[in-house]
Amino acid sequence: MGKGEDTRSMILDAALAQASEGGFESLTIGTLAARTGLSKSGLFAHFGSREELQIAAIDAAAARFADTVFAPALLAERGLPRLRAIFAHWLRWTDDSGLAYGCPLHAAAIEFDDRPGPVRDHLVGHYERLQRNLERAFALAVDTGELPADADPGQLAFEALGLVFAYYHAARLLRRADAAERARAAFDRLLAAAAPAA
Amino acid sequence: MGKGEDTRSMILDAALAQASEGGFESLTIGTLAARTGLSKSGLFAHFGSREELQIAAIDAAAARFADTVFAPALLAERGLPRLRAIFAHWLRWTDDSGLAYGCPLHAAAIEFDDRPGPVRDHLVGHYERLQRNLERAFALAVDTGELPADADPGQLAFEALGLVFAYYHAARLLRRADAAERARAAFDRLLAAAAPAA
DNA sequence: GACAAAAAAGAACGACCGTTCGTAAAGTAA
DNA sequence: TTACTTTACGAACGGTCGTTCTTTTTTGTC
Repeated sequence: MGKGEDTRSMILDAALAQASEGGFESLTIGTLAARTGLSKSGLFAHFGSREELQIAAIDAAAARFADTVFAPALLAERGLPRLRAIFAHWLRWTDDSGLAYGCPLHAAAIEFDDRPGPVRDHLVGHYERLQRNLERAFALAVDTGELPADADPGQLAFEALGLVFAYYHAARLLRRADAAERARAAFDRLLAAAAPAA
Repeated sequence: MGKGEDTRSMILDAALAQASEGGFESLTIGTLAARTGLSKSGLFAHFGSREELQIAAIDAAAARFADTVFAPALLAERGLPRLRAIFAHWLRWTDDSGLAYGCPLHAAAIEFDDRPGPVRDHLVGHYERLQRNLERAFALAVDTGELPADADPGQLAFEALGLVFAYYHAARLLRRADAAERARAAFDRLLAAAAPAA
């Protein structure tokens, strides 16, 4: 029931592609209308305001991220295998989810980090959830004994996030072919340094 | 001679403040005219196009970054002391240079990473220079023997850059008070892990 | 103080922005 | 088919965008 739902998710697909390509600021009603073939007013009616469109786009991106990065990693055994799976999926998540360019959530995070409002709130919610999930994955590696009891999951999650950002930077802005390799090496080193003194 | 030069640099000061607060996309002629008290056309005449204004703003930000982060670090002895000085200045560079919000260059890097043109070229130039300078600082620590001969300056610079990005993220978006502490701890760990096996 | 050059202002342009409203088309259920 | 709701369109709005002109004001020099 309701073909409006279908149209809405079709619009959000286009919105993520647009945000990936041109940043969140490029997510305008007119651009998106042209991209979807809808009229401006027809598209507008699905959201009621640009802000609600932005919020819906962030929620859609966050859901797709969870499905692409974290969900499949649950198939790997808890501990280091799962951590490596998360990281590996993360580096390829935009490609795997059909986004040809950068991560929409990363773009939004920089554009809205000093702009209070519901858009920023949703974004913060996503990244806090992400941080918690990542910390939990590290904590499980402590449980399995693969990481020592005094390892700090919060600190490790902080550093792992930094590696992803460094990868985005090297891959997208600098176009360096060795970006993924550098990131993987760094993640391995991070895990090795956190492991018991053998 | 020429008060145009003074006005121009006054405009660029305002441009950096604006880009820090609202991102590079918020660097419009109208906003900047209101901020400086000039008329739109009067301001416009100093640059000839918005693109040239953006380029001038990036160059100004890059120059200020070099003066704030790298220049004073040359006073520290080469090797680890200088590396620590660079990193410490880096975490506070926007505050130290009078920018109340985020790093304009970081904002521009995300907004232009998939938008070819002269603006992106200038940005890439800055970040490649930054990468080289950082690598050189690590290489000097190899020369002094504080880091082993098989340490990889390129890899270390990659990871250090990631720590700064993680700091920006935690401090600006998540508003976490321990962001700087986390970054410093990670940098210490990075240097310690790279140091000779004692 | 006169005069040329530089700097700033003012008005207008076409384009796009988000948004509103009235209307037409498409879908759904009886 | 009828009646009703959902969905989409088209036109228009006030506003801002970058940019182009012309005119006025300010600056620096003899």
